[in-house]
Amino acid sequence: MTGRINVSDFNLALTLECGQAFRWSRHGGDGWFEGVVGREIWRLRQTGDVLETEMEVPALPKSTAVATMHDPPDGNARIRRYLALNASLPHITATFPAEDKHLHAAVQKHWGMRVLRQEPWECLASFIASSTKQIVQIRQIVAELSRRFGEPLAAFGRGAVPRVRGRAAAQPYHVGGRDEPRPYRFPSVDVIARASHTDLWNCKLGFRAKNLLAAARMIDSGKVELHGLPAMEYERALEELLKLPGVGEKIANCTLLFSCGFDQAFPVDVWIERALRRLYFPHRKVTARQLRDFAHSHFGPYAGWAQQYLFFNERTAARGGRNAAPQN
DNA sequence: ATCCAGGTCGGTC
DNA sequence: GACCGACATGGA
Repeated sequence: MTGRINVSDFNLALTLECGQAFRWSRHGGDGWFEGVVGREIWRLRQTGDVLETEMEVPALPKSTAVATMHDPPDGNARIRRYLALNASLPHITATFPAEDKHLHAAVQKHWGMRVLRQEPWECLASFIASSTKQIVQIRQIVAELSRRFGEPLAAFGRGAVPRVRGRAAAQPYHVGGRDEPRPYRFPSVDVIARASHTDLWNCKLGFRAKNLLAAARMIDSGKVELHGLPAMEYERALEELLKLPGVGEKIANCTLLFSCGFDQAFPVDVWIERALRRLYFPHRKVTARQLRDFAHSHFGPYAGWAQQYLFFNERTAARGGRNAAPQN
């Protein structure tokens, strides 16, 4: 399934590589990105204001009649929703405080970056795995979890030569090797809930393994209901996520922002804390709590978007490179 | 080698 | 409340 989407005020590479999702990679070298969303493999390429799309959608077995309840929206609609293309970036940035030149500089510098709408469980699990890990390691953990526990996606069957746009791929995957990387679905809640602590540990989770396992069990047993979160009030949804072991305010807010549509959620990690202290409280002593209160009152209803611009800005600045993309 | 990473938790004072 | 160390692992 292929398609084209007209886009504006959008930068695909920035959006996929600014640190909010961990399963996208450049594919080939001709501008294509490939990722797994749900049980589908998506390939995306932006040329100016046109977004080219390719989706590999596995056919559902006839026996599973679950999907007949309602037809899923068409492919491009799912992509638009995932990439938040229906939101107006000029409208969003216009809600930022006009006098905040630090923020507006970051917005201008990284114009087109959008906050994704990911699947809640994958997002939550990824950020449970993220604590005191570099982004490159989070990607490794998520890949390993998917490889060990996730359903293999059929498009690149065992032994099949993967193809890139109709021709044989040079080496996007290590075909033939025993550990041939190929797309796997991110493992579902019940699979993780039934996994052994040791098997999770072996995915390089370290001390995070017990948290992921316990969180999956709580969700699987219905003690926490992820699908209900988007319909809740923000404070209530936050409270719900904080019930999960290993989930504090930072991880909870990442989940609410990146997967539940709470544009005001403002995750405070070491990078954003550095940025806030440097830009808004130079040479002043402020607690982490004060920083959080400031963020929620200062940035407005799209504070989470502001956070993502400041976060990425801080990371790229730290690399000392003008356009240097973060490598970790 | 040493420091630090998209943190959280349970102890202290 | 604020502060602190433990918790594992590996990249830079």
